[in-house]
Amino acid sequence: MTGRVIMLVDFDYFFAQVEETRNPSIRDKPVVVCVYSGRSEDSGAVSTANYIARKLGVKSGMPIALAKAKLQNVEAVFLPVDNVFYEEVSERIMALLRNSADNFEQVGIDEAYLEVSQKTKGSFESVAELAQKVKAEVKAKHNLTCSIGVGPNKLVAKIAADIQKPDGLTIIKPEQVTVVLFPLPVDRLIGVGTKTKAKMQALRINTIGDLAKYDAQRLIEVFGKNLGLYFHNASLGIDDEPVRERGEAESISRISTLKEDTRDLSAILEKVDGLCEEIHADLLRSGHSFRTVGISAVMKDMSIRSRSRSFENRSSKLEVLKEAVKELFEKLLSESDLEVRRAGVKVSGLAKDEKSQRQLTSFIE
DNA sequence: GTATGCTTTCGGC
DNA sequence: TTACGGCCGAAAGCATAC
Repeated sequence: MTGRVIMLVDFDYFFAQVEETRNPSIRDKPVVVCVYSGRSEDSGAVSTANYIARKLGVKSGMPIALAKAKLQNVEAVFLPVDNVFYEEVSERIMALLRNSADNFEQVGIDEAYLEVSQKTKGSFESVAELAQKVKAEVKAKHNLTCSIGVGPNKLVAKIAADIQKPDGLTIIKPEQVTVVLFPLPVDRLIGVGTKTKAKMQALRINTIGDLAKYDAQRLIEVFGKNLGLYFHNASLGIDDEPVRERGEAESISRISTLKEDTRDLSAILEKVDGLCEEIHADLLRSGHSFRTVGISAVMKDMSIRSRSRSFENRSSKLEVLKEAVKELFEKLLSESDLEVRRAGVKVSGLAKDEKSQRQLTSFIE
């Protein structure tokens, strides 16, 4: 029994690259793909930018006006996001990638894990060739570059893919795993966020190597059995998570920027009722009901608040959703005295409702 | 002491 | 000088159960 061979394929600066492919004449300029909020000419944020723009200081999440300031001396291209189109392109590329894998797992719109243990007969010697073939195919059929990381599991493949991009290929053989991982900062591991990083720093754990040589029993005492064990294994590049197709999303949410900052409940509801209707339409389409309703608000000072409630009995009714959303915004307003800038709605705890459950069951039978 | 489940916040893309 | 989206899952924090 040989080990697994896993690739992580990550499309480079995806939205902006798709725009370059759609209109090659912009390729040699900074390209900035933006979400315009509609509040004023340039209000909104940068979704992603090509590497020419990045080199000039443009970053994801940055205000559009700031990106324009950084590019004021060059001929740059600013485009609105076209999610429907990116979704279509993504679906076609994912279908192509699926063909090159024994097992396949899409992660978000621009990433996928390909288990290629059988295709490569478990050999890291032949995987470079296969990875090059995947890159060439994506390039030939979709005129898009991607970066690929290869390792003996998902954890290592993910870290590998980040090492060289864009248009990169990084292969970490099983015997190289610890040498490559140990010098990296601990927060490169999934599961280590700001708080955990700080907690680890207090224990003098800064790199993955520090984590690996830390006593496993002590880790369990500090972080609990589950997390402690996970951190210990992850530091050694050990990960048994299978590569498998993901189910449907666990939550559906919509958020929108208000015309102006306000604390007026009816003005907020006017906007969020529409969001509820969109979410409800999605639920009908997918045949899901929800158990939890949540709202979120970005306040005048850009701080974020959220409230949520779960129901004993699940529902897929629009009125239930709207009523809960109203109640939650009342609560949020009563607990803060800032004006609201953006307002959002989320449903989670999703499950197929009975009707489509029966249809699904009879379909399987 | 650890697991579990819920709510809220964080962070990547 | 300032400037500020939308969506998702992960992380964190807390209460309660075991």
